[in-house]
Amino acid sequence: MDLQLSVDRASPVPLYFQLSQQLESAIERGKLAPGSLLGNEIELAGRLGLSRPTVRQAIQSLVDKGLLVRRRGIGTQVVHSQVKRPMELSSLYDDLEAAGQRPATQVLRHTVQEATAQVAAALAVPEGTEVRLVERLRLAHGEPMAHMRNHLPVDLLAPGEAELETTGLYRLMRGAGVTLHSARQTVGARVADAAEARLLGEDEGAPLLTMQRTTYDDTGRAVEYGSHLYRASRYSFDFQLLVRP
Amino acid sequence: MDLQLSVDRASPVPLYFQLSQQLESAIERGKLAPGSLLGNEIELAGRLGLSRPTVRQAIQSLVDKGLLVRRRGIGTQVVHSQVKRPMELSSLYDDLEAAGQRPATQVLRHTVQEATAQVAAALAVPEGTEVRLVERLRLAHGEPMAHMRNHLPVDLLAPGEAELETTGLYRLMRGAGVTLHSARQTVGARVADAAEARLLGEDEGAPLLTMQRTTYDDTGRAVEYGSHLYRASRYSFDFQLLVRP
DNA sequence: TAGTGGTCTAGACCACGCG
DNA sequence: GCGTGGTCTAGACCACTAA
Repeated sequence: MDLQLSVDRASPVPLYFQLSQQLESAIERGKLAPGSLLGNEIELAGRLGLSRPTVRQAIQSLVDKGLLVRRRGIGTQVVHSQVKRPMELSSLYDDLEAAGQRPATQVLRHTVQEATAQVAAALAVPEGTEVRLVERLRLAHGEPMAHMRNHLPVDLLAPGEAELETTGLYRLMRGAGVTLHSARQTVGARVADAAEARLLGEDEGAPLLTMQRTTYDDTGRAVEYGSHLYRASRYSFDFQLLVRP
Repeated sequence: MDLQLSVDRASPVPLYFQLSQQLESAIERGKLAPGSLLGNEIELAGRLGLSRPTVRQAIQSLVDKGLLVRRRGIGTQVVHSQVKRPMELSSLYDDLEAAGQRPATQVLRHTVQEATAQVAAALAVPEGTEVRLVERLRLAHGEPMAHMRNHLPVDLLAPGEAELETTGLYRLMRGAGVTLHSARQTVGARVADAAEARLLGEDEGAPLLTMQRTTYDDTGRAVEYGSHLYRASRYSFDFQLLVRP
């Protein structure tokens, strides 16, 4: 286990973070084989000139990510299974882009209107409050993938159509200084009616995945309510879960 | 903020855990209002006779759960939005039971057979290896909810039919000393064929939610591959996400 | 018994947000 | 400037596991 670990005390990057990044990259590159022991914390601390709590903090962050497992009396091991990524709060646009699908977006509607009861409840605003409505069609390789209807508070964001066609909604929010914190989602299924089928290029009766999602910022304010339809023939939700210890 | 916090040093429960539990229950009961500040860590430590790192550990665990937010220069606040629970690796049986649905299970098949290519790949065993197959129908209020097909290594578990009808698979695994660690899931949708419709009490062409899941223990071994069908008219996946900071 | 991680202490200095 | 959380140290004792 001759890993070349080192920390730079002149760097503004926290020491524990430098160490966890080096360990993570070593695991990803296979320098640290699955199942291999990491060596005990005290020795590691001494070798790097760090205190044990700092080393523990680095290791703990990787345990939280699911890359390492600690066992009392045994040691710290690299997990065997390939942990990919937990389900992220990413936009479909970013997902598709990351998958090299060259996404495109058509803005079908972009208006301000009064919140219906359902939308008002989801955003926790009074019924009738003005909310922004963005309705988009997401395409990949020129084929429709999803129909997305998003409601958001009017004062949060005022995106131009051009931005909406080239950037995911979450990225726009982050750019506007919104710190996303959590989201509540419901995933279900139903069959397409005639209008939905026409819009998505499916036949009537084709299976669709439905998702409703309310997203909150770190103050607990609801910043977005989305109600989306995905073509089940073209899309599925794929994600990793970590068991809470 | 006159919270009655106290720790018992004679208890075997770790001090940070005692504190985090008390804070969590105070938040749940509304004793700590959303948005309220928690008071600074040093003062809190002094009041409880704990060191600051111990108090930080307690607070950090609640930040990780999404119940608190820390801001430098501001303080630690209770999050406004109601964080329920992140998606857990729970069995449908436990989910239904928790929801007071009085679930029941019919074991349709319980055999050992040679792994097909798909199952072998999911469990990371050679094709043709013997694996246990459990096929069950899950009911709630006497109505079919889901059809579940699970494959697991033969040496992992040898459940009796009675156990399978009264206990979720994950609970059986935990009882057998298996430490679940992570799972990889795919959720999609399709329409029911004639046989599926008959089994689930739906019409042909009814929408179904599909889920494939591979579960790993903490050594990285695949301990279960499941391929499940849910009636979309009766079931949807409902869960909470936390944004990774 | 020896070695590991789990917990805990009593300090220290720094970076950031606000008035 | 002041108070907050963010990071870090150099120890200590305990609980669990394996040989």
